[in-house]
Amino acid sequence: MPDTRIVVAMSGGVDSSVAAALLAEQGHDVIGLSMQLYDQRGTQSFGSCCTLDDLHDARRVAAAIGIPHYILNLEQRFQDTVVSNFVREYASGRTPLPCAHCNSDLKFSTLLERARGFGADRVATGHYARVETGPDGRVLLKRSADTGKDQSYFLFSLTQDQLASAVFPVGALLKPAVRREAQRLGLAVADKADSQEICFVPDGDYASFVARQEPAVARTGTIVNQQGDVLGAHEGVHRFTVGQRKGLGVSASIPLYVLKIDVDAAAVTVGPRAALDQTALTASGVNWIAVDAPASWTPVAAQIRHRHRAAAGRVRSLDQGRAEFEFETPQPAITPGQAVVFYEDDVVVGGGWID
RNA sequence: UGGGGCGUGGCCAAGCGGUAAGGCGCGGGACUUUGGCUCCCGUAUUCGGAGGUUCGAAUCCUUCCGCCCCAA
Repeated sequence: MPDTRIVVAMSGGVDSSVAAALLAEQGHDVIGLSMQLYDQRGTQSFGSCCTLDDLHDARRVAAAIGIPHYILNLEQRFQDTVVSNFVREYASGRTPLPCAHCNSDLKFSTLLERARGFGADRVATGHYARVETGPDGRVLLKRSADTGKDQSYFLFSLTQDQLASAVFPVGALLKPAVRREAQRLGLAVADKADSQEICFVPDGDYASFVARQEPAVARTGTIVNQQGDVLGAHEGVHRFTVGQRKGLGVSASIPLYVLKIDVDAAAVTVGPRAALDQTALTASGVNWIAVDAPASWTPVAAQIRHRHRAAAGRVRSLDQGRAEFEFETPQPAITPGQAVVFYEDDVVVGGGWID
């Protein structure tokens, strides 16, 4: 794909900067695009992506490597897709995974549309993942070479069309090598800290953010044990997620974990750690990448959260884009709203949203 | 105002003459492109109050206050 026109989503961080620089160095016709995702007024830099400072960093890098750079105002789109989903999920007693929605709903859909407007049909990002064309012509999504930084989990919902246009220049590199490349290329962001936490919640107080967006969630309720005894009170189900230990506000002789969230009753059930273990799950909105939806039980490993080590089990598809999965060994805190991604070795078989 | 038991940090709770375990909660940090988990550090100069015994008391004695149980 030499001389291909490629749009690079530049966040202002090291990874996407190196991605852009490497593609430019390889002789591609590279165009840098950065997304302005939320109102910048009153927002200070907090070391996450997409702040005003990050946009400036992206612009500086683009200038340094000699590529054009444009900033797209995607505030409304971001609000309508990622943020609204984030709030809705918490209000439903589920735990959102905004990064996955951002990838499929923004970077590889909206951004791809805009890219085509620039005459480019490929979109590159700084994700740690790899794409590869399989023997049957399918585009496969694979884990990155750096297993510790792998982000394929966040990319499970990309369609074949989106994967076909995706380019992940740093996916074959280890993080230290990416930093070295940044040094070699003289990029000003070489030593910039990795981004972390939810990018649109500057102070990390996502509960307050949700409450501002959807005041109705701040409805008080009870914290109960498995027998239904009331142990305490809480100020909204959006403050909890399955598996959570800290912040329950109740004391006991043993650590207590959130087992279940009942929105209608505004009740949060807590119990001992062992009660978190579950063997089966179902998922919705399943996207099959490496195979057609398997009607019969198929052995795969499943990852149920970022940095969870995929565990062995079997999966089969159900109707209406759903699937069910059974682990060989019970796993702790299978959380509604998080993604379950199926792997066969380092190849993403498919994935969906945990019910 | 007859008998018995108990009062240790926000909560639970060890200790029973030698100078305040631990857990929960809470605070901070590490880890991490979600939340959570996990890990590390911190968190009572003081043991219901006041006296006393002792080189030395949360631990023994006296007394006061508070709570609980049994009994009428």
